[in-house]
Amino acid sequence: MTIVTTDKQQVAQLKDIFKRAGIKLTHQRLEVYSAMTSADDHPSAETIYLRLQKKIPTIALDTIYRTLTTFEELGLVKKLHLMGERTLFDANLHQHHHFVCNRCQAIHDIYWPEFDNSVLPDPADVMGLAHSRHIELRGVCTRCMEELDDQKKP
Amino acid sequence: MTIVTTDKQQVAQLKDIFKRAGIKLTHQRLEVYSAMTSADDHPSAETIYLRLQKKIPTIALDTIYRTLTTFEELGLVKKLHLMGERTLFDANLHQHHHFVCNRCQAIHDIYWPEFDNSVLPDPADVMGLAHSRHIELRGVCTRCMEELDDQKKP
DNA sequence: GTTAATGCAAACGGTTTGCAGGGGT
DNA sequence: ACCCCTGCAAACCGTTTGCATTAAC
Repeated sequence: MTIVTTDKQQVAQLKDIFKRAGIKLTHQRLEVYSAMTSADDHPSAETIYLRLQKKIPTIALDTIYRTLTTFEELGLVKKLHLMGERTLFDANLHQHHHFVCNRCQAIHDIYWPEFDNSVLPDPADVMGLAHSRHIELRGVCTRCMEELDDQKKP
Repeated sequence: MTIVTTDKQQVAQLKDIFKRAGIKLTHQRLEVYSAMTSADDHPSAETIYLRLQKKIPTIALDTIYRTLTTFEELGLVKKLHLMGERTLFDANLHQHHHFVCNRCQAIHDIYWPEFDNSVLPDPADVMGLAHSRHIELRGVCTRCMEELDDQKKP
C-alpha cells in the first residue's frame, strides 16, 4: 500500500505544494518529508530526528517538530495519538486504521473499506456530521503470541 | 446509559474492591470515584481536581493522578487519549465509542453493538488477537452546525 | 502500631517559543 | 535585499516522583 515515487517526482510535488502555500522548500523540509514517506513505521518526532542526524548532523529536534506541524497543516502527514505518550506521525494518507500490540507496541495499518463506507448507527448520526472515522484495535500481535507460546513450552 | 447507584451502594462496592486489592479506602479516593461516576463528560485529572476543591480544599493534583491511575489498574476507569493533549478519564465501562467535535471539542459516547460484534477483516485478523476495539469519529456536532448556520443568515 | 496514602515541591519528558544568525526566493 | 527558516536555549505544561507527614487498617 506504499506509494512509490522517485525522488525527482517527490521534489517536484513538494515544490508545487510549497509554492502554493507560499513557504520555502528547504533542505531540512525535504529530508523530513523523505524520511516520513520512506518510513514503514509510525515515527515520532524524535525518531525522525535520530534518523536524520546521520544525513544532517546539525539538525535540531525543534525543527522536526516545526516541520511536521507545517506538513500537517498542508495535509502531508497526519498526527496519531494512539499510545497516550508521544505524538506519532503518519505519511500514509489513505484511509486506514491501526492495530496496536499491547506487548511490543508495534503498530500495524488496517484497511477496512467495508467499515469506511458503512452507515453510522442512528445515535452517532444524530450527534453531528462525522468527517473522519478511525478504529484503534488493541491486543497482542501474531509475533508476540508466538513468543508467548515458546515461553510456555521450553 | 448511566448506571445510577446510591452513595451507600457505591461505598460498599468500593470497600469490597479495595479490600480485594489490599489497598486503603481513603476519603480522597472515595470523592474522586464519586466525581468520576457522577460526571457526565470525560474529565481530565485537572477537571476532577477543580471540581473537588470545593469539597476538599487541601486536595492535591498529583493525588488525583495517583488515584485515577490506581482506579485504572483496578479497572474502575479507563484512560482516553483522544485529543492528543491531556489524558481524559472515563468511568463508563460499557463498550462504547466516541464522537469528537472538532469545533467545540465536545465528546459524545456512541454505542454500536453491531460493530462490536462484527468480524474483523482478514488483514486485521492476521495481525494478531484484538482484545479491544475503539472508534473515534471526528466532525462537527449538531449544536455547532446550528451555530454555523445562524452565522450565515443574520 | 504498622503501613500505605497524602500533600508539597521539585523533577521529568515531550513539545513549544523567543531570538539572532543563515539560507531560500 | 528581503524575509522566512533554522539552530540554540530556555520556557512551557501535563504528569510523575521523593520525601516527610498524616490517616487507614
